[in-house]
Amino acid sequence: MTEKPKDVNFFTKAHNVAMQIPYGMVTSYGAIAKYLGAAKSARMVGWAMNAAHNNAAIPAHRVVNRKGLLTGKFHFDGTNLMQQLLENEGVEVKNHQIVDLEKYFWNPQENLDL
DNA sequence: TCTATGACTCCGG
DNA sequence: CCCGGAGCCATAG
Repeated sequence: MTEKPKDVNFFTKAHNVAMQIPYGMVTSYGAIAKYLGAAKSARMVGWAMNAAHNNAAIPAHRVVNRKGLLTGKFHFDGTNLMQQLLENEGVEVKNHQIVDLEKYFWNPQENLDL
């Protein structure tokens, strides 16, 4: 139990948003962080995804940085696993980077009705 | 308690 | 878009 009984709010919300990412769509850490009200804490979203490793219900592979680059691929089991997962969902990925990011981008603030 | 680090983002050049 | 630098905040040691 590495988690503390206090302040799991940020992670919980981050997990909640990540879980709501629709199939074949992707979003950025900053978008999630902004939705959480902590646009400056985009890094924490990444941390939350790290914790999400323990939660298979959280598609962390659908979360990329603002450039559409699969920055988290390194933390996955394999090197290209993350890319394979996205391609499997119909997202065109090239060299660990999403081709038409805007096309697959999913904004939580517009879709989750803040 | 303090220091270092990081799945990021923004800003100026 | 690329490059370098700064800001941010939680976790680990």
